[in-house]
Amino acid sequence: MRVSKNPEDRKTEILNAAEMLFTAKGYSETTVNDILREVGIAKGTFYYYFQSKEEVMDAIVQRFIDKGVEAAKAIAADPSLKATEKLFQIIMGQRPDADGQKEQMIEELHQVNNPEMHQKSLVETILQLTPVLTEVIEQGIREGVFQTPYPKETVEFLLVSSQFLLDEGIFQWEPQEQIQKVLALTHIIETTLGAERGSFAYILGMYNNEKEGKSDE
Amino acid sequence: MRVSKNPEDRKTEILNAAEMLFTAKGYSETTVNDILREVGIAKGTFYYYFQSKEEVMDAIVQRFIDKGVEAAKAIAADPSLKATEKLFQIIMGQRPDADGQKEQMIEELHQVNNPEMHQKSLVETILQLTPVLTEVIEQGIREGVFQTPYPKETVEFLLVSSQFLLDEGIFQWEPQEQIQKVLALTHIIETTLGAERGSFAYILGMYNNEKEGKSDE
DNA sequence: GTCTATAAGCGGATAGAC
DNA sequence: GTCTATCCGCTTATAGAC
Repeated sequence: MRVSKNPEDRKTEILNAAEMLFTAKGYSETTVNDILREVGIAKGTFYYYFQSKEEVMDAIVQRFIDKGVEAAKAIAADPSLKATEKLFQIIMGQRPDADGQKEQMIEELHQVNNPEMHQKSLVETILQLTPVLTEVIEQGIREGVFQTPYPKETVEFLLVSSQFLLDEGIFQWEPQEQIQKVLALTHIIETTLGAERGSFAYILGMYNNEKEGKSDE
Repeated sequence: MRVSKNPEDRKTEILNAAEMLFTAKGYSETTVNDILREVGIAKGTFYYYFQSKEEVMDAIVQRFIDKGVEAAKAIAADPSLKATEKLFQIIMGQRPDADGQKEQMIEELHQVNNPEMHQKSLVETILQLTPVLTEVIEQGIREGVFQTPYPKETVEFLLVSSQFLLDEGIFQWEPQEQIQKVLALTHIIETTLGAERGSFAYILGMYNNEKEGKSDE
């Protein structure tokens, strides 16, 4: 039986099935045949829509990143937040009151055992987040709380180091080391941006409380 | 005809052949059969020594990193160099008077089209370089030229950002952007380490001269 | 323990018929 | 657009020689 569908729908169908399988079993453990079975199509159809299994992964990553960048843009556009708060929230990937569903997806995708997908996702995120954050820094410079001759490059350096160094899939730090690194990063953010010492200290307190479980329950 | 060899020699033989082929044709374009033909062994022998083609890749990367770390240790141990010089040379991967053969190997390995190998190599390098550089920083602190409450973490931060951000295989920057990033990194090194502004300026001059071709020829 | 030879399985990718 | 058939490369298995 041959069923023709709207190309976009078919593509989305494949992506959804693949995403489910990739997150459940991992990328390399998922075969193209698995995807075919799940969607109910033949191999030729799959390769009509995607050039390779990897291209499917790329599309999923892209879909996923778009959501994260949107969240960051929302934070950046929030007029009630100070530049320091925006910065810290975006860099730490903290979205205090965003809907919780996305967070789960991030968790899952991070744990997918696939260095390649992982790296691509980090790189794309950094590239897309850079202009957003640079704008925040320049806002901070105008407000007089930040000061640096290299706003864009500093953002890139901070993003790269926080995304890669604090990523649990790339480096495996002990919980204690992780805390130490967040402390250090806070200090480094302050110094590289020429912010007043302690600008991020109170935000850091919030971050730690969330991570270590609430003490007031 | 059967030839028995010292296991270590055999292993090295396979690694050498594989490294040559990987750098010549790329990892995925090199088949296990290619390696067998080159070394002159049977398939069973290959899989007797290595569990997979990827394991061969890992071993090559490891061999390669060990050399780089040795070079860094040599720089760190050189009593004629100041802490600032040691730091900059190691972070920029500059070995001014080391034998030039290694540099070529770096180029080649960087171009092998394999993100996973690449990432592993960077992570390993960072992990092994951290203690070496941390010692240099602490030397600098004792000498009074550096000042930071987080020497180790700052080293990690600088290594991660320089290794990943300046890596041509991960981000593809225009030459001009690349230069801008090196300038910014220099500034960031100075501020994060609490060094005097301009401490690295003269070293930076050396770096640029080398990269852009000599003007006095 | 080291090595050869061969065959077969599996998964990604392609060609070409419908 | 969709399918079936097929290829190619990594990997495993087997059986046996030195």
